[in-house]
Amino acid sequence: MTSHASYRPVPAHVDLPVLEREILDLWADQGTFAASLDTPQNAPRWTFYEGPPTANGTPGTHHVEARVFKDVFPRFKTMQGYHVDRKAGWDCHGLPVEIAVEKELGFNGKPDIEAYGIAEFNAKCREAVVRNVDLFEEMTDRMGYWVDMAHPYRTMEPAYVESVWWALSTIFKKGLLTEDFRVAPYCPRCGTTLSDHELAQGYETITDPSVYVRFPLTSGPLAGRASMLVWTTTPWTLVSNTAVAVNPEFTYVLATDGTETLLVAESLVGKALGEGWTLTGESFAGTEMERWTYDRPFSLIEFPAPAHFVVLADYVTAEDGTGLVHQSPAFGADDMEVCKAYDLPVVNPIRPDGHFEDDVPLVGGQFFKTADRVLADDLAARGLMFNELAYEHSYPHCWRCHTPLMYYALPAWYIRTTAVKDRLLAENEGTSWFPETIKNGRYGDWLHNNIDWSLSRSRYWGTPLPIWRNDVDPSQVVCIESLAELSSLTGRDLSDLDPHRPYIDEITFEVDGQPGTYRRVPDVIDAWFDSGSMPFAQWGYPHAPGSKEKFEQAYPAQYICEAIDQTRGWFYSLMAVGTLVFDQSSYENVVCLGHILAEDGKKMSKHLGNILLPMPLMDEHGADALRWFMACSGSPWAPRRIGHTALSEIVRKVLLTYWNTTAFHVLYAGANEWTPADPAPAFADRPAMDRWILGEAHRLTQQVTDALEEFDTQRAGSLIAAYVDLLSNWYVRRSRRRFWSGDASALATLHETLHLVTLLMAPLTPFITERVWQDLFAATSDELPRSVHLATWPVADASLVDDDLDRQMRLARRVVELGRAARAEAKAKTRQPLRRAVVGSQAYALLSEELRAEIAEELNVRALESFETTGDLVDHSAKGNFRNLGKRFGKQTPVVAAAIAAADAGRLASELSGTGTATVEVDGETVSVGSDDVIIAEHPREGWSVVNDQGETVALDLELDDDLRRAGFAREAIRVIQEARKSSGLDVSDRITLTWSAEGPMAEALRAHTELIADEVLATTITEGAETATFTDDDLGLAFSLAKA
RNA sequence: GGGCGUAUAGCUCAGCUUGGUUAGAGCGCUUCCCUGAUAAGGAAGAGGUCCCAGGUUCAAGUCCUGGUACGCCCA
Repeated sequence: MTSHASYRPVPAHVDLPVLEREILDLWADQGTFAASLDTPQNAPRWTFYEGPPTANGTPGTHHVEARVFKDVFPRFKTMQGYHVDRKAGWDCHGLPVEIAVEKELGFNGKPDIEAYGIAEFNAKCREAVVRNVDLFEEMTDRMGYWVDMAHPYRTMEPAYVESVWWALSTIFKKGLLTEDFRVAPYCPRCGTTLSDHELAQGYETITDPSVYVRFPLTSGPLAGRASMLVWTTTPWTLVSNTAVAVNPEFTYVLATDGTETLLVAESLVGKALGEGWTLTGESFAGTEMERWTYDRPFSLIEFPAPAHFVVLADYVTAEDGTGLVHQSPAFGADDMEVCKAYDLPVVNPIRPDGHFEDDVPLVGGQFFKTADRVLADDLAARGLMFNELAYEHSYPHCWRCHTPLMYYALPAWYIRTTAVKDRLLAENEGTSWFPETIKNGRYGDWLHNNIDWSLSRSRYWGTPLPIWRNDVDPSQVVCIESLAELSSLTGRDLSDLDPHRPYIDEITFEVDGQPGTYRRVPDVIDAWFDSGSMPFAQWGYPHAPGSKEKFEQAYPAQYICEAIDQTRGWFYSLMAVGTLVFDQSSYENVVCLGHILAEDGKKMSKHLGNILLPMPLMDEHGADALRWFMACSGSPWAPRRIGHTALSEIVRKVLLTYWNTTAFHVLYAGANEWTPADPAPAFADRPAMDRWILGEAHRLTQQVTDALEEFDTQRAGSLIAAYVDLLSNWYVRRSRRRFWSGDASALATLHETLHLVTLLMAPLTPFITERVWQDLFAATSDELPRSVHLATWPVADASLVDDDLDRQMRLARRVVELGRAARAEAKAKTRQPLRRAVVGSQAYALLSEELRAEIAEELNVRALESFETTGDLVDHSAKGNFRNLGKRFGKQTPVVAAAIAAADAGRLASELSGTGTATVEVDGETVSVGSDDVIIAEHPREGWSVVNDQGETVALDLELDDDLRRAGFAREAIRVIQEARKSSGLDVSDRITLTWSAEGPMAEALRAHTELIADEVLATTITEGAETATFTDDDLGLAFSLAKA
């Protein structure tokens, strides 16, 4: 049953933030979000994965960006009838959390943590995570991001951890989880290695001492009479110098300054030595130098085996330095490889905390970076320093604590992602990236350069590596996949064990028939593996009851979205884990956003004081405005600046224009007691204006749908904004009189139009559209859903889209634009009616009678005519249409165009309008041209106000007679009376009585047009001769008073 | 050092895929107009070496090559 209820009142003025709070309450009361998930059993699924924010620190405006996109498309797809699960998630583990807690407790490194107690420390980490989640939830709710925060996945939950274990054990069984001793970037403060993608985030430009050091040769042909010149930017590694590498392909030469002789690579002589050096003429191939011995620069530590000779290595380059490269295998991946090949010892005088062992002379106990200075000074004092320069370069730092990293040899667990590199590339090939360039650019490059995933972390707050090792036979290793498996191995029920350190560390077991006890490898894993596991771990797959079904119907995801910094973060870990475990990437479409910058174009930072926090922004401008900005202002793929100006413009231009159109509609529907249930004329029977605006609404529906299917919110937004502008400032403006009179066609048309627009805007601006839905649609129909977000996405009716009518309407608007310009040019006020406006004959012919009337009324002229009927008033001009001519004439184009311009335009015009073709002379030849090749403009000759532009011309007849003048006065009078009505606080439908007094032409005008005026100002009586005028207009010589009738 | 992106009005940005006549919008500024919904709307004006240099083409903001600046990423 359809009710005949009328609209709820819609105030013209609205406080959007207040409106939004009310809508939030409405959604909470009605359980709207839950209802949107209550789809039919057979509803197709559209899967979205929430990339978990690190629940560390407070949410910033940049968090709103991705969360807008994570909301818009699920809402859109839900309206299209899909079931879209949206499970919130929180990334709980990892170094960021540990660092924050350390800071809070005033700690400075791992010893402090161990003294405090791992159990207590991890409890603090858990607390910190829970605390920060609250702030994110508040922001998420306020911005209208519908995601299930009541049942989030949290990477620290036991079920989640067990899922991650299962994935790791799957990878282990494939032989892809292995331990290796490798040189890896290592943070001495945090006491852990960093993965490649963490490393990527911490490069900083710093200045290091760059030293050129003499290494005196002690064997070979140059023994005792020359030194090798060796360059390094890490003097601290010279303490453990083990060898010097030369490139076997290079030639090395001797150079002298008269006092000493140095050996360097031929191509680097000038760069390394500078002025004043001459070659002795002796040279050596790199291969000849193998195993020459030398005096090492420092004799501070013992070497357990012979060392300190020249080795050969292909990786030595001639770009920097001297072509002779110092080797210290504990501190360089290349060094390690080369030295291993020569069976050289790996000597490491530095403790895991980054300090030299206490018993090392000179630098004992010093931090490795600090030691640079002492060591350089010592080299200089002993005459070994050839040159020292400040060297500015980009050096990796810990991305959290900014400590310079060491490359450090440590045992570590790796996932051999290089073994599945081809699969990753193939999966990426099948993935749609938005923008497309990321796929084979930034991300594709990254995959091509894939290296093994350094997984283990010597830390505390993370998913424990589920590997137990036999303490008697370390080659015996077990990787468990669940607490259940651990229970069966230990023979104890461990199902309630907190699978975190230190509790898990205490679990040991023995295996029958094997000596020794299995103890857990103490590492935790990279938190990126946690987040990359969310497609299955969010359901506790495969252990939790029901998780298999949930997982299988939601893998892979159709859609994920994060900012561009996640290319090497979550986008990678998600694809890598999916491919490693299931041999299939976990997402099909990925939207990759640019970063949000402050209004000054810089990153927001406390330091610069340019931070805009999301909650205050939404309290001031509203969440809809912020959402619109994120989705529709500028390109989401590019970095964008956000500021108050941009947001208030969105409010004024888009949101309030839409709002006011609905308020207008409700006002006159109410005034005329119209309801949507009233019978509406058939579409074909409606005026052109109505058929046009409704047809364009259907065109908009198609275009917005297409744009959103391509994840192009910017295009959707600009289409909607343009339509809303046309609706308000052309359709409603031109149709006002019909609304005043309660015209059923106009009211039905605007109702239907607003219905479409409201649906189309709903995913982008869910609050204001919900308010409108409640007041205009839910209130008037029992058949419609109780929320716009439960409504069905509209399907465009192509049969209502009329291209020809749209072309006419564009032309009409164009003519009006030129007509207004002509009025301004002539200083002829719009209120003064004119006899006629004249347009080009072509334009006139294209316009229907209805549209000519619209134009005449809008321009306040009595008639619209064509130059054809104004006879010899008109001159013509002609010019070539290059776009067409170019296709036909190629190189001859400019000549033909010149010939057209030079021809008699009047003749061309008549030939073209007669036969459709005309001829011009080009280089003595006659060339035939058609209407499309020539642009003809018409110009009136005298006494007219004329504007012509781009081939269109509008002229106004400025001659006035008494009748026109009186009509002008009458309209002036109407205008001031309307203003008086408004300032008296009258309602638009209130009737009035009017008394007036005036003299001369104004009095004549009022007498002549009494009926018109009464009609316009809703006067029941008009009396001449006001004794006590409440309103006077001296310019018009008019005094009047009015009273509510 | 390498990769990617960006560069158009005082500001924020479209346009570049598919070359075409006088390069657009909004904000801001000046003047005027319109208003029976509007916090709105309209017209005109001022404001542009479309980053630079070559090239292709009848024709380049648009395509190609090289460079500069800035940003992000990598080493």
